[in-house]
Amino acid sequence: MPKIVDHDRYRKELLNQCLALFAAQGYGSITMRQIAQGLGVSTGTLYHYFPSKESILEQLVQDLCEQGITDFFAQAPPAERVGDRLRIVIEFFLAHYRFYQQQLLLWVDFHQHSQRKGTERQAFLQRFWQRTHAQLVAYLQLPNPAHVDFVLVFMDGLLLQCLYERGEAEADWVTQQTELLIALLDSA
Amino acid sequence: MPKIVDHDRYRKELLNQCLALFAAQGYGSITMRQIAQGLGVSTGTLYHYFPSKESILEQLVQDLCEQGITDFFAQAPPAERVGDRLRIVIEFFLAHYRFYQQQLLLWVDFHQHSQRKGTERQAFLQRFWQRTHAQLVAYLQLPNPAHVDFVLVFMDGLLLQCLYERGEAEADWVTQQTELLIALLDSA
DNA sequence: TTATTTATAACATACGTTCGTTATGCGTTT
DNA sequence: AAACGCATAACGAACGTATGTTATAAATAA
Repeated sequence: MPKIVDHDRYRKELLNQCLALFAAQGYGSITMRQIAQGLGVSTGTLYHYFPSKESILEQLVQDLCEQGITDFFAQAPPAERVGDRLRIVIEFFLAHYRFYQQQLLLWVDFHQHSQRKGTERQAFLQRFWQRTHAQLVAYLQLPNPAHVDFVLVFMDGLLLQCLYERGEAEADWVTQQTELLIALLDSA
Repeated sequence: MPKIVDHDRYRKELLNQCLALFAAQGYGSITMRQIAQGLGVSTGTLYHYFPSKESILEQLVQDLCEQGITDFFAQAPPAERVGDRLRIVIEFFLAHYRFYQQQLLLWVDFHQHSQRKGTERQAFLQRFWQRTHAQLVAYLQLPNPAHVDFVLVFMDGLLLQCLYERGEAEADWVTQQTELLIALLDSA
């Protein structure tokens, strides 16, 4: 009967590709035609898989929230010393730097979008952060759970600062700052 | 001859009001009609003061960069102890919290906008950060200048985390995190 | 065939921008 | 002083285009 296409699987593939597109242009500035072109399909195909532009954004956010940081814990080795565990987390974070930067930009878009629509609560975004926080608390085993928030704040700030185009010295600067964080938290 | 209106002065007033509008909706999502309505003028008047939508964004960014943090140093009292100076900076930052949050959102928009246009016109943004950094180094007199970057990263991360809707406990959480920062830097 | 995927063109609307017009107030002329 | 001219300020309708979306038909595989 139909073509051999796993509808749901292909939809998720397209979703993942949308992240980079949204992050590069912003939700409001990008057009459906540009999205379709970026995905290598036509607008008709795009609308075959997604009912609207708005739906792409919402599905993408939901997808990222569900995925969460499970792929980190899927391969996170345990470590005895606190500083080592902290380093493992940050190494993983740095290894997926561009991804988290894109995710940050998407959340800014989503924040503005949901604020505009008046649809107040984005329950799963809040749940996402609670879950992330709880999982990191369990893994890191820091003496003070507030330190976990501090690490998350640091990571977000790092992503943001690097948007402001630090140029060639960016990599060195990032390692310098992360070492500083580890040193500060380790001595405390 | 004309009506009694200081053209340049009025334009800057409009610019300042635009910050909140851009931050709430995003540059790509907001329309000139919405901007005009938000400013309480007609679209014709809006175009009398700004040649294009793009120009509003660019003038706004440039204006904010020029202003910089001079209004902080205009009233920043000196303090002997390092922790006190750090506290003064952060108190000022928290007092103007919403403003810096809006500025953050604007910079995200500007980043995407200039990346889209391909033109690397982020020169003054880079200069802005260098200037900010240098001024803060001079004021704070921290033993390690890298700590100043660390403070800036922390502030950006704080702004970002609070976009993700922390709800009622936000204020307490912010003070907790800032106290943590001060404690960590003071003991180092 | 038949059901599903894809592509193209068409549609209604919303967008950024322009235009013609009117209102306003100071300088000039009488 | 009064009347006029003139340049700015303000407005809102109108314009051309681009947008999100839909309709339609070809292509594909069972």
